Amino acid sequence: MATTETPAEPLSIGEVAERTGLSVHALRFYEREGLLVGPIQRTTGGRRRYTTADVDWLLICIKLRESGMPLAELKRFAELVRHGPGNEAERLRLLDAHQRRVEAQIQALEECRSVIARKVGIYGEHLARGEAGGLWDPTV
Amino acid sequence: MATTETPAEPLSIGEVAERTGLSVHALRFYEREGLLVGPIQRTTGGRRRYTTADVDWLLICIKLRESGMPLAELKRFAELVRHGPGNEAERLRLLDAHQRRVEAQIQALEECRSVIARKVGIYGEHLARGEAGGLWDPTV
DNA sequence: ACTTGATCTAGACCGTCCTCTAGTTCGTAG
DNA sequence: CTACGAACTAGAGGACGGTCTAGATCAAGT
Repeated sequence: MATTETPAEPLSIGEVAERTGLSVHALRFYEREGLLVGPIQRTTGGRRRYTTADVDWLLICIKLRESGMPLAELKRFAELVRHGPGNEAERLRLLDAHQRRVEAQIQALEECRSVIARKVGIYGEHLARGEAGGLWDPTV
Repeated sequence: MATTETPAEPLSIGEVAERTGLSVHALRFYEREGLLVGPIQRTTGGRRRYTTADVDWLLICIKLRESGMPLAELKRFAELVRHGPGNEAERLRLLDAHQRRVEAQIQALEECRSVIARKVGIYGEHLARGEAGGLWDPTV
């Protein structure tokens, strides 16, 4: 299930940044904001050591963020997971609500796409016919 | 082609806000930022009078914004349209690039949706089986 | 030992996109 | 004439989601 094939070697923040696409800044920021489930382990020197489970959680976070879940809600979700079993119903509600939002978003985007595609088509035609068209309705 | 059936009665800012869903603040802001094509007409008293063409342009703006076009780019597009014919190729490039971004966005969202749907499914099953599952992998 | 580069913390800062405020004016109904 | 809501301007303010800085420390190579 692990997304990375690494066995159990803990990863440095830089490695995690590379694997996830998040900046090291963002990784620290997420941690400070309480967006992670467990506390990240540290070396004796104080450096973070991420497990693959940590990375997997981050990858989920990224998907949720990418699809527009606000940090506050992500934080809420992390809290629920952190507090262990017993609140699955609430987690489900949260995810389900988000899923609905994502679906609405996709619909909205598809509508936008078709509007844009229409305009692109019109401009394309206009150009293909040579630019002799003169002033034509800009709001088409 | 007009999106509103009103013949030629100009509209007040409040009416336009109602029709478009933008706030009056946002309407003034858009104007200040140069996001509109023509200057909005004014009454002798200085109040804005929107034509249906203005509203149509706003509706386009809304679609572009909704699909993530930044204001700066929208402004650029408005400038091109404002400066009349002769730059259709550039308008087309701009719209086309945006369309590609929208498509990429839709793809990304669909991926997110499937990830989320999987989790929703797992939580749903878990709950259906009764909450006796105990601690299970939170990163599933 | 020295250098180099990655990491650490706390907090300041930033871009984007509006929203809201303050104080004023317009214009329509009574 | 008065009053009231809607609109006006310029500019401050705010939410969001990070990014960046400063100055210090850690760890690995030579």
